[in-house]
Amino acid sequence: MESTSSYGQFCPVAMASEIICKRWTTLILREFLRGTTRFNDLRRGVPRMSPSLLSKRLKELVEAGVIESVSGSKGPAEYRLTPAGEELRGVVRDLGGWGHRWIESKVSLRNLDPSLLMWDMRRSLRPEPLPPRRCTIQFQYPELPQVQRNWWLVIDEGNVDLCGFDPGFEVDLLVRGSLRSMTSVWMGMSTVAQEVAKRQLHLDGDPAIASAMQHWLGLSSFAAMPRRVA
Amino acid sequence: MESTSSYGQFCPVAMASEIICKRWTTLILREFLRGTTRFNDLRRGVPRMSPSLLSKRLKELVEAGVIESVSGSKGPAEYRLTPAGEELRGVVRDLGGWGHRWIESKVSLRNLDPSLLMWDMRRSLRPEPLPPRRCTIQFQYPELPQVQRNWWLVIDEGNVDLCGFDPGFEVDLLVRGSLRSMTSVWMGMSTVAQEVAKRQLHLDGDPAIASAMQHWLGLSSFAAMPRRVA
DNA sequence: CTGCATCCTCTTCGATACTG
DNA sequence: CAGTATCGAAGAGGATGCAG
Repeated sequence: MESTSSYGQFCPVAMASEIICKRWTTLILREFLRGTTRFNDLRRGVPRMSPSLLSKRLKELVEAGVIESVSGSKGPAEYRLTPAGEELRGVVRDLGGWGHRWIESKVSLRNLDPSLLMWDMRRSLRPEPLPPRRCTIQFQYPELPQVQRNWWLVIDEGNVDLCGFDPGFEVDLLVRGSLRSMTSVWMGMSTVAQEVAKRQLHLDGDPAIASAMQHWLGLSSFAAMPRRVA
Repeated sequence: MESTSSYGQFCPVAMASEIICKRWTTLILREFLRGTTRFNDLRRGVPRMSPSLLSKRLKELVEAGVIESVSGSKGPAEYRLTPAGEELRGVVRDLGGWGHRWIESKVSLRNLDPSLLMWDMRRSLRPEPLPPRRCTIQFQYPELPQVQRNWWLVIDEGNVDLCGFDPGFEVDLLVRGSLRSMTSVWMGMSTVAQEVAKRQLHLDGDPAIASAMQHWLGLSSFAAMPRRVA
């Protein structure tokens, strides 16, 4: 029977929760709502989730009609939100909005992750405030182990690339500081100017690019929302 | 480390999901949003949840700042939503709204439960369309075992009481039919008139009360929302 | 009765490794 | 690239106990 996994209630909140409110599922939905469609791209968004569990969750979401697997010419290679899944956008957005408003920064900032941050920054970076040429911006987190310490964003013709190794281009701006400071700026809990003033963030390089950083650095989509806690 | 229970992501969706998207938690929140404050009243709303797990979840929600326990100096402890918890109303409502729109009725109606249904009906019944005297309405589900078969709603001076035993008053209206039919009416998937016409529901007694049933029977708060699936 | 705590069993999850 | 397989650990459910 379905008795174990089911709440045994006809209430729509209970029925929806059986589908949505399982471990990892909201994060998978967040990735879909960002436009991710493929298994290993989803994995990049939920790196601590085991692939077997991701596979299982995808099957559950297909079964529930939230996503569908679009069989490429050879095998099921892509997943997409169904109209039902697309209608979860508001729920996931509001859930995140609540978290942004009410979860203390000291709690959120326990979960720092440079690759998630840099990947988010890559996706939301706005090239327009930058000079109309190729720009290379290096981010350095001195406190991190070697392999996570240096990152490069290369903006060229409106495209943004993220590298975890030196791409070899001349660096136009070096942003150096703690991952915590950089994350709090990206989350809208601080600003570039504040962190620079507190000497938590150091900008070296092209002054025009440095002074425009708050503008080309796309922030978290929740950053503009007023927070209610420290 | 907190690695086990945490997603390890600073994203607000992840942070909020750590608190909200655990088994049973959305249903507990639903009960709070309905105004329930005490342990055993919460239990009535989540009868299949073990009391020890409910106790654990309540502690987690207090810790997260979603509820607070108001220890009366003498009386039993009460729990109340904090302002943060109150701001989850939209999330829980929209989650239920999504479930109502997109989960097939054949799935929802697998989870019939007469005590949850009758308790919901008791809470949302509208006394105004009824005669201004004491009214007793009996609901009978012939297919259920004896102990769940008969229920009485007694409306008197604007108060509604639910009994699982015969209160002894003369019955003004007997509503007889399957729990499935009655539930689908309450969920807004059908109407009293439709079920009566299909002979799934039988009304015996005061014709005025019978013909007004669709009006005094408060429906699920989701019933008015258009559904997208069968 | 209310409001849990304990004990035990069973399911789910996470980490790692491996395959077509 | 897109998943399976395996196995120990953590979490959930059920029964029972117990203090106020």
